[in-house]
Amino acid sequence: MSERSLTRAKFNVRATGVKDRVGRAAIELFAARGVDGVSIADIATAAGVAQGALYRHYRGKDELAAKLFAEAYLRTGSELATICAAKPRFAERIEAMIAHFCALYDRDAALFRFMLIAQHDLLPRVNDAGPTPVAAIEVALADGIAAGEIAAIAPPEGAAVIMGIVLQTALFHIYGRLAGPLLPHAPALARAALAAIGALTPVQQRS
Amino acid sequence: MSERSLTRAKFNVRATGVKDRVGRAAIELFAARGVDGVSIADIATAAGVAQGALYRHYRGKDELAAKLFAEAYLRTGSELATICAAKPRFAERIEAMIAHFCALYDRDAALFRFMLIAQHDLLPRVNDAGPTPVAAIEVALADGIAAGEIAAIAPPEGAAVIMGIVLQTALFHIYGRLAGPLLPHAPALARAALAAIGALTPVQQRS
Amino acid sequence: MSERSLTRAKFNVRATGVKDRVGRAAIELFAARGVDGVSIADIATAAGVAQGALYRHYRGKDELAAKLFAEAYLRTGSELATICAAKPRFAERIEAMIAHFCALYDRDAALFRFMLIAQHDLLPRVNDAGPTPVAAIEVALADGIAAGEIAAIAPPEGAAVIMGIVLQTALFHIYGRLAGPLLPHAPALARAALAAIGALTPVQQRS
Amino acid sequence: MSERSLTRAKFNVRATGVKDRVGRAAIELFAARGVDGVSIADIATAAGVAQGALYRHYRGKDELAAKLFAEAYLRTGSELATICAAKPRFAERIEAMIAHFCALYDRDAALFRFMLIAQHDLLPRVNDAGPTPVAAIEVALADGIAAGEIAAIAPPEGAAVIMGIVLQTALFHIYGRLAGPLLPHAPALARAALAAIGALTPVQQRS
DNA sequence: AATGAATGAGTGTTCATTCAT
DNA sequence: GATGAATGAACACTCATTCAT
Repeated sequence: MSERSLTRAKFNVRATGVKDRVGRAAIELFAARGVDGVSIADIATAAGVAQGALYRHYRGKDELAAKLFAEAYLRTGSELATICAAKPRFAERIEAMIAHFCALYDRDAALFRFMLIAQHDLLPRVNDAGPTPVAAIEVALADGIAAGEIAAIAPPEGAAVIMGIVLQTALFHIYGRLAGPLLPHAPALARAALAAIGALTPVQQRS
Repeated sequence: MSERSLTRAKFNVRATGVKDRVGRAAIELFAARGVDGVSIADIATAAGVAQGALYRHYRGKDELAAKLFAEAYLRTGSELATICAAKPRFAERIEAMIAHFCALYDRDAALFRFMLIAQHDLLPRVNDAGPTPVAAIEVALADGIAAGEIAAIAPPEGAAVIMGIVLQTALFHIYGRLAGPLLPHAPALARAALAAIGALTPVQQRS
Repeated sequence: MSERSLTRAKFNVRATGVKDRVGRAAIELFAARGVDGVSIADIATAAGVAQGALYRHYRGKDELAAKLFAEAYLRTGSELATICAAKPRFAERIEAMIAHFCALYDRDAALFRFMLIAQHDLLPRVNDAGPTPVAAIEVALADGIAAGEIAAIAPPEGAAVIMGIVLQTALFHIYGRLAGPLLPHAPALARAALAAIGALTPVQQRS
Repeated sequence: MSERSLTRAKFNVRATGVKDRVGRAAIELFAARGVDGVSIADIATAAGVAQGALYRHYRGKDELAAKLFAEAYLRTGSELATICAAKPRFAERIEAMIAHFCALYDRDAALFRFMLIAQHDLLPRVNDAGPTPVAAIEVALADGIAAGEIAAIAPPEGAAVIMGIVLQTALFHIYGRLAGPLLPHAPALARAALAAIGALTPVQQRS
């Protein structure tokens, strides 16, 4: 630890690394109390930064929340797409994606919770053409259908079922209905998801 | 006769049913913009009453939101419990409960959306011992296990899977990814839920 | 003095007559320190009112300043027009208008000063078609020209000369270069204005 | 060689003449939006320097505005005094001073506008003993009176009339009521001013 | 019981100024 | 000298709540 760092810690001199610290503090507070339940003052205090410093990095609270959400959401979507690309078969892809969701939750529950509770406000503002998690799952479904691995269900319905199984499980964990890490549940959730997909009604063929 | 009374008499402006009108207006506004995105002034205007009138019926905005949520949430739980009581077998119960969810969504999407987006704030304040939807599903699962109709899975995990399938589908409808009424999807969702339940890992028996 | 008024004065109960008190306090503060030099808190304190009360009567600080300015400016214009209508001849009209300006200044120097210093910001926002003081003077000039009482000068140039003589005199009074009431100077200023008008260059006739 | 120096060398970004560029940018912005409507960041950006650099040359925003105003105001006063010194007779002096005002306006309308709109705030802070424009005009009047060229009017009253005629004409030009350069109006304005001075009431003689 | 103006604490944001580099 | 991020005290404005009528 350098002398300067020591000094900084002790005497509260000017803050550095503001953007990261603000972003992290914001995610944790947003996750705990919702975007509207957190003030800029709260975030600045938690980040150890003056309120004004925040505005050099974000145009305002709205942009802060929107950027943090979009970043996490699209990063997750990209990771899922990468995972899909690494697996040739539908079942493996679903297993891997669900395991990824569970690992993500275990690694950073605050970020996960932030995404879950903020989606109602912030999802409409994410560029729909980007690599969203929903898109990754729908692509996997479409590929599986095309490859004849699964019946010709409607991708959005299938994606809803898969995401619902995973996200509601995470939500139950957040609400304290489930305990322990989520990753061990991943295989069972994947089996459940695949079984559920298999039970959906195929769409009418045009023949 | 005061001028105000004259005005009221002339235009026949009645302020009866205030509580209902306030509650309904609040649900619709909360569903559209979130609890924090709606002011008391907004609600009063939409309900056609003065701001002060609201406080005759609710202690404040928090209580308004909490009561509306608890009422809708517990009513739904009660309805699910009633439905379960009317069906002897597990599969029928799940089918009926899922159909009920879909019908509820079709009948009052605003109320459904309000419950979905407000749960993060308001669920912790609902009396856990009441007839919640989660409890109804967990009871159905426990009964099914006891009756030997399904494997001995952990009820919370099963409930998460069932609710996830239904609620995420509703959410996709809200986000515009799905169109048309939800009730026609109920049979497929029920099949998916039952298949998913069947694929979960049974817990270790105590023997 | 009623009992209620006494109570109000003593115990600082809820304020009434908010709009008038806010408007008056704002004019005096704006006159003394400029619109930007006065905060809403200053105005509310001076008016003996809570800050929030102001917003029930004005949309915001901008509208407060703009409305106060437009009201005073257009009222002055109306009064000048009325004065003109009451006098048949040009010289009398100018004398009466200048006397009116002086009397206005003597009666309410704060309002006058507010108009003088706020015009740079707020004049562009006044409806140009309204009864402005400039319009009243230009009409008097046009009438005088039409009646052959004065040479055919350009009305805006004539108006600038007349207003300049009066307003700069008022400004000197504000700055402390002149003392005592302004009204006694009115006859001399009117003679000066008429002489100045007579010395301006007539515009080219179209013939 | 630091990265910054390299950058500067590469793009030949020089920060010389900072004070002048800041002063000029400030005058133009102040003229357009008022002193309070312009931020240090605005000025720095317009001047092409960093915010901090400004504080090497001025103690702060207040001093910047005050110095720019005093400099322009007193320079104008000096020029008027010089002009007076070059003319032996009162009428010529007034003609020359008014022509000078008009030329100044035509040459640098932003500076003129800055002086007009900032005077309410900044004039009280100018050293009254300095060579102000008002002083120059009052000296000319006093000289004219002493030489018997004009009646014994009160110099402040006369100065108000002369300055009012010129400055209000300039103001009308700023507001768009007059067009084209001001200098061609100078002879007419001078005649108007002299005529107005001649019409004012002489003060009582002490005899 | 209902009204709606007044309250005042709290919000997001701006900006003159400071200071480590 | 110059830089530009950080500071922190304003600021205008919002809104849940109160209360005289």
